[in-house]
Amino acid sequence: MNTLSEENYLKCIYRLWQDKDGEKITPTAIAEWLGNNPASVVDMIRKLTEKQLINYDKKKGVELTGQGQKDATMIVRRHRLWEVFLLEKLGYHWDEIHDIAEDLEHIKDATLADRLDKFLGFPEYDPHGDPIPKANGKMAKRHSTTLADVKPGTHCRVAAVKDTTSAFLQYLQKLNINIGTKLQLVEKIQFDGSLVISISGGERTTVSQKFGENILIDM
Amino acid sequence: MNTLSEENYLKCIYRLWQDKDGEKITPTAIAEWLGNNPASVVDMIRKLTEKQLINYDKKKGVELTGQGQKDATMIVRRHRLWEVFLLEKLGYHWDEIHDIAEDLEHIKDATLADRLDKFLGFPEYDPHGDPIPKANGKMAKRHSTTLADVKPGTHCRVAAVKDTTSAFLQYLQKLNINIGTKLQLVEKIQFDGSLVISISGGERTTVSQKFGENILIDM
DNA sequence: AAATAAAATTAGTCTTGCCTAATTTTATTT
DNA sequence: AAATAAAATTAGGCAAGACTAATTTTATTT
Repeated sequence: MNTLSEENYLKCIYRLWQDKDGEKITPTAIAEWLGNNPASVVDMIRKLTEKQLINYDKKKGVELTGQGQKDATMIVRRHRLWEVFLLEKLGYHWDEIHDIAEDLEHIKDATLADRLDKFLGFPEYDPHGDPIPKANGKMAKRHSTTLADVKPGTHCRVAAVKDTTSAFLQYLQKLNINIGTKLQLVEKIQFDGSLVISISGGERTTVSQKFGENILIDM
Repeated sequence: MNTLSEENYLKCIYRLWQDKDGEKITPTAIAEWLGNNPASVVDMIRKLTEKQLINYDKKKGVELTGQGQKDATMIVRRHRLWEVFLLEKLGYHWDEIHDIAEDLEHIKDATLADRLDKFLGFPEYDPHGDPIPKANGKMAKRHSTTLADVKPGTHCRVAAVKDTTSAFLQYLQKLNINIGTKLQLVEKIQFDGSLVISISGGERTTVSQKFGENILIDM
């Protein structure tokens, strides 16, 4: 069984692995993501390597082993299931659930996740549009195209959000954007990558490139 | 905000305070309840005293301050609400919920307990028959008469259980005893305090004194 | 290739919360 | 009251997981 801290590292590595496909995962990247000191990360890399949950090679960076992947996937499963619970059953808003799920995900019990899954009706996606791993570890594919990737003129649908901080989610709320909202990318501003978009076929708004990179879309 | 460990001590002190009314709460008693070393308890007593959550006096033993009581009550509230959730919503059995709630109770969020309370329909009692503190800290009175306290011949109803270990709860299950089950105390054996009881008006069974002391009853 | 910058690592420290062993204080017997 | 037992406390340590500061390794410039 893994400690709280170990679980957080595993989840972080899993996250970085999914996000930056191809790029190697360095101690510094982990340190930045977790807000820890690189020296601490090196300690934990040693520990997780001893536990055979990761492999570390200077050339390849950090990689999850089979077991590490399994463990990380189950943490993500728990996190996303709890998010659904908090939103659908307890009436929390979009932007409030992440931090609470961050705590709930660490509660380990042989059948808890599966019972919760059943109770919630086996949801496929969490409230941020991320796929929920099944009990066997399988999950629907993540959306990978961002609003910033498409050509001007493209019509699309918000499938998920990358960033789940409340700052971002509250901003989306203000713009009336949710999972499923229809968007059109009207124009890309050369100068700084800003995007002019039309929300639900209506009003035009300009958003930053960073904004666009955090909206995952279906076409 | 209190740490996990601090919360466990507070809950323990609260528990001992409710249980052994009158008797003072000693470091040794706390150590035994938590399975810790008395030396560790002394450390924590110092810490909680500094945080003004308890007072400690050799004569009076350990006592919760006003704030300490509030904090402890809220931990108990969360624990008992989660127990209801686990049993009613996730379909766990009586004897499986305590340990999981032990983890869930430490999750802190300004509105989580209140939302859960509402979601569950504001239950008055948890699955072990213990009253659930309300948001304002008030709660129904605990049952205090045990099966071992009454005179032979008495008819009563199981109102709650004191011991919540699965060993005890599984034993009750085997005897077909639940909250609400009608019992009659038929006879007390002088020799060792054993109790002859009739369960639901039916079969006679002999149980130990310790058993009787852990069954709280209504008459 | 040498110089510089960045990243990784080592060494040593700190806090929390636990421990054991030794000692002191308090209670209980005789 | 003295002897003994039990409880409380102090002192010193340990592991986890973080930190800072110093050093070494690797990458990037010039």
